Amino acid sequence: MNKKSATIYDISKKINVSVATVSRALNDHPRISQATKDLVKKTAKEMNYKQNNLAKALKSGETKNVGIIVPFVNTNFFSSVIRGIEEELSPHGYHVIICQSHEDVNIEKRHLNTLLNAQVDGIFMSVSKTTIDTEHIQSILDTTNTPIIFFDRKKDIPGISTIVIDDYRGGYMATEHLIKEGYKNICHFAGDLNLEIYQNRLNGYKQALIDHNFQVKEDNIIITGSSIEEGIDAVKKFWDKKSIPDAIFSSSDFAALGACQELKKRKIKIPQEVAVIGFSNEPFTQFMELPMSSVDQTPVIMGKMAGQVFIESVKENGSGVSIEKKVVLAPQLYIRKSSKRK
Amino acid sequence: MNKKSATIYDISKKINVSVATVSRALNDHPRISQATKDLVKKTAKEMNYKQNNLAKALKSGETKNVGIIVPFVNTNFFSSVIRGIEEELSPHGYHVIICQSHEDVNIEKRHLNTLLNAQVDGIFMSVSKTTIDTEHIQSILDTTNTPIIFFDRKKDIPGISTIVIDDYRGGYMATEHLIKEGYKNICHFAGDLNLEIYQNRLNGYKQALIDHNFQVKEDNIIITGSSIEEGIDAVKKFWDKKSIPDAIFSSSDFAALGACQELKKRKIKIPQEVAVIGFSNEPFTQFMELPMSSVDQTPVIMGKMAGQVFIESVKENGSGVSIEKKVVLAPQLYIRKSSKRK
DNA sequence: TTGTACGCGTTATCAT
DNA sequence: ATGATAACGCGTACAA
Repeated sequence: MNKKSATIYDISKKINVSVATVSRALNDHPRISQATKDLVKKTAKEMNYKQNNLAKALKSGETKNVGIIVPFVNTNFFSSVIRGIEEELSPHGYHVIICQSHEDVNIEKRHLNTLLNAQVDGIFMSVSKTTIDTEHIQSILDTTNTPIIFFDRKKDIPGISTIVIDDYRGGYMATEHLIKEGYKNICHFAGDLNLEIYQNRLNGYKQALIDHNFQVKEDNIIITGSSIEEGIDAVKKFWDKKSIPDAIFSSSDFAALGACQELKKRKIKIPQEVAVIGFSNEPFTQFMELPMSSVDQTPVIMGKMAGQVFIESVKENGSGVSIEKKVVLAPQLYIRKSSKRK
Repeated sequence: MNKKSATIYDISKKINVSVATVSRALNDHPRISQATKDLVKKTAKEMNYKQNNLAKALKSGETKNVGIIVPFVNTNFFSSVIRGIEEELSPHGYHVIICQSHEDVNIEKRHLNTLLNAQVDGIFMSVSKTTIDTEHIQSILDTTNTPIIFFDRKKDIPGISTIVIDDYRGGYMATEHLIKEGYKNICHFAGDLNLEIYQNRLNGYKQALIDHNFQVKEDNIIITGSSIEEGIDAVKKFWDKKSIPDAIFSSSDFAALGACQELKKRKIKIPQEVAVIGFSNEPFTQFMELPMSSVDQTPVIMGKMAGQVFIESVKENGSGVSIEKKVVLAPQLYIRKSSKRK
């Protein structure tokens, strides 16, 4: 049995028409008689013909593949965004290639290159924490026509469409909620400030304080990563310094979880003595010993929007210049027991 | 500015050598003088030449792409397996395409076809719950050379390598653990028995009972899905029928979670009155009000093993016939408070 | 309505 | 050591 699949040549020989006719019949070209179309399609099915997308791509320049670069795929946030992108693009015939940067800008660069070599039609990405310079991205814009779309973790580069949530607003909402619950001394676990998202959450936090006539105390802001351990450490630092807050707004659910664990260990009551609210609405937050408040980033919707923006940009590419789109989604505040004192 | 990248033709014209020479120089062919190699490589760099993988793939028949089909990507288990596969294959120059079947065999079929059209070098998959017939998979084996690798949710098809955990053993371990903790009337939330994994977990449960001189009571086995709601319903059914168990071994963490919620609502104490143990070791299990015991499937390792098996099968493809590999990983029992009475 | 012939960018097989 | 050219499979402009 020959496992090489049939080509249009094989079909053309079998029924004595030219390859051109076969090709056109298969693509429902208007100027082909219904009779030959039927015959071609029937024999194509019989011979188990499968179109070779490679050859087609080589000719057309479109691979119908897109790439996605994220730090890691097995997080709730990124895998959900990927789900959204896949579901939006799959009906349009696109395949989705995923790459992991491991938060390393050099790996990110390498993936960017290999994706371009693979001729993807577009690249979706959330930059790594170590991505400071953006020349490697800028140069792609300058030397190729491959559109790049940032989601969540963006950089300000003209010509690149972005899909983000309003992190500023998320930070503002969370903080304002704590204020309205009567908390007076709200601290903030800020994330890596190299990333805009964490800058924005911090700024939202600050502005909410200001708008409600609270002082912004720099001592109340601590930089943490997104791990349980760093949340534990942050609590230790605050409580050992005796600059004790009565509420924590963490830019990360995991750090917030660590905080809850350390507070419990110290017999500090949540939410009576200290409120905790996180960010991302990780699945575990609702199942915790004390369900934790959090800000949802609607990641699946973010992915779908990213997909839509890409599809639009591909369509309007008759005009030559593609228009830069900026989509900002609304964050959703989920209030649970960890921050309700009233 | 011309955004079309240079080809080997452009290079050959510029330095007056043939394309063949350029190609060979670029590929470090032994019979090309060092001088020309240097010249070619230098001008290639100058002209910002990028190899067109499409053309190469068309010629060689290898795309260096693999496909993965899973029900959904945004679950901890599947995204972790994907992570493992990506990390294993990326160093070998492969790109990973992800597809979601949404538990629908028809969508699964469609993806299988589009992946083949895209000429992927291999397909990793976990079959959907609605995959009963396997002709569509068998026919790929018969008509193509594209290797298929099952992980976790497999079907018995000769010639297909599989990577699974020992679900039987997982079920056995969980049940035996409950017995040793002194529970006497252990019920089981079985999953969709169309899938082998759930069959095996059930069988492991049964055998553990038998080996410890317990009766296997069919009334103690209930089929549930993998959702919180179905776990709640299952508890309702058991407790309303007055056939009250003192332990639950659930084949799903989410159903187990639902059970915990419903038991709490009914003021039934875990683990004193009823023990609960789940399956999958979802992240949330350790952060629950009462940390829940569970069986870990080591998904990242599963993905890495799947990647390795693929790489091996590609390498040994000089022999023509590829050998079917069956990898069985050991499940890991995580004992937490929800099942410790002693 | 259908056929001929070329090009997409590479690699490989002959030659030389 | 290098060059000319065929092939990979497809779509399409140009002919007929």
